[in-house]
Amino acid sequence: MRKDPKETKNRILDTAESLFSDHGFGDVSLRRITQEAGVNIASVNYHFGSKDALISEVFTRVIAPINRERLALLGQSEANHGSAPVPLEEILEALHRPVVNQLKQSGLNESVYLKLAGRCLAESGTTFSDKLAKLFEEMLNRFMSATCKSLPHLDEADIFWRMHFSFGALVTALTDSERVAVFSRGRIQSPDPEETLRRLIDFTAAGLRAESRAELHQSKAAKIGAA
Amino acid sequence: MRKDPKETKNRILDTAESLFSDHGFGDVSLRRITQEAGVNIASVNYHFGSKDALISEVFTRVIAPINRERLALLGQSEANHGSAPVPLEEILEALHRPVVNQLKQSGLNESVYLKLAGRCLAESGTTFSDKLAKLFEEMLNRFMSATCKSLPHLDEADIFWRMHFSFGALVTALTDSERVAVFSRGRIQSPDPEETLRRLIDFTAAGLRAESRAELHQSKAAKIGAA
DNA sequence: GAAGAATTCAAACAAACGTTTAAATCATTT
DNA sequence: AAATGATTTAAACGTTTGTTTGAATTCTTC
Repeated sequence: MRKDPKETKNRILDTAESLFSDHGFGDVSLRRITQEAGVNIASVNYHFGSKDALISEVFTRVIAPINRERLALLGQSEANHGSAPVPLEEILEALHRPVVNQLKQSGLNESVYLKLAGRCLAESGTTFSDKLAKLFEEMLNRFMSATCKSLPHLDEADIFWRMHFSFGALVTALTDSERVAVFSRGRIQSPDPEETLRRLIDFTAAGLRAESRAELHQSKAAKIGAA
Repeated sequence: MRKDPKETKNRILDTAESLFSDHGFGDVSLRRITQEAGVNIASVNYHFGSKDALISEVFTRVIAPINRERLALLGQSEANHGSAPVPLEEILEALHRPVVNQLKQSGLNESVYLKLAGRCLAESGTTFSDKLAKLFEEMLNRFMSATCKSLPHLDEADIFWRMHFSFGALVTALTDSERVAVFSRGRIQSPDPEETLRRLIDFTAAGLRAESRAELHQSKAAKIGAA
């Protein structure tokens, strides 16, 4: 019944991506994937070797292009600005936009891709696979340096934390897109990725730019007392 | 071998909480829980009825007190300010601090509790159990209204989105506390919950207060100064 | 201390899991 | 058309899963 070479392999990948997107990596069985894809269960181990290898392949196919484009965009921005710091919004654009761009390139359903990417990014800390870990490490180092240069009045610790929160906001925006409907009591249904991106950049830029706690002495933040 | 009544039930709960905290709800088997707790496997179904009921109980015991205290703190702040809007930082304190407060009350290991709470909050959208859904709905409505009142120059859509991002930053700060170590290349190891809370409030407050995109067109570099 | 309820226990249950096997089928090359 | 290698297939593998059973044990009450 085979028509196209690699047809089976791609059907497995597509179905797996769709199911992983909705239920996570651990809670989807090979039997469900293969049944939904209309292929024999043994073909997973034939084409991928194991379930873990399939997950790893899905994971890599999603993450690698995102992180590659992140580095490319940041490098481009840095080149454009010579030795001057890259404006913060441009750094965040380089950090967040690749998710939307790779969505378009993936050909996948919008909600499927975004939730899948969110899950992958969320578990990127725990499930790094050699080269992916390298990609993440290089990406984080580069973005951290660029941000430090762009916000020289903040100490490194401030920036570490705020990039952490920014990353979290991105992941949540991707994985829990339904929650914005809950928050808005149904007034916002299926958000446009471009709007999400714009709002995310605005939010994280403001958060990163916040005055450090030392400068803030307007209200009763007098927890220090010594200085 | 029974000493104290409810001893077995509590040991199951404690061990389950600890394991769920590290591996999520789906990836921990009853056999592992009962073995680690030193009790017979049948006691789970005897005391709780099923694995799902056990998960539900853990879930409720973590979330319910947090949301209850959130509502209490916000109500207290609203009472203190009469008909005037509650300052944003106070709203965010009411939203975020209960996690830290309930950590202290839980008696659990710090990292265990925070990661567990993060997992529960993250899955709160999907796994709501009747009364928990009510608690969430009331909580979200109240915080949304208070924030709208406190930031009257923003439209509701802005606030929906920014509260969404703030919630995501909280969840990530709880679940991926190791990532801040990655971000900082090991310079920050095990963050103090109070420091995390303070930084989270500062970050989300700035993000919520950000100028709306319409205003950003005119004033772009007018953010410095502060002396 | 005996009676009765509550709890623990070892053992087994059916179902689902990832994986493997060997024969059958397909596509391609000779 | 025969042969070869690649792929698909049905069936079974051994584990592990959540759950149930009925007898043994412990605790409470009289």
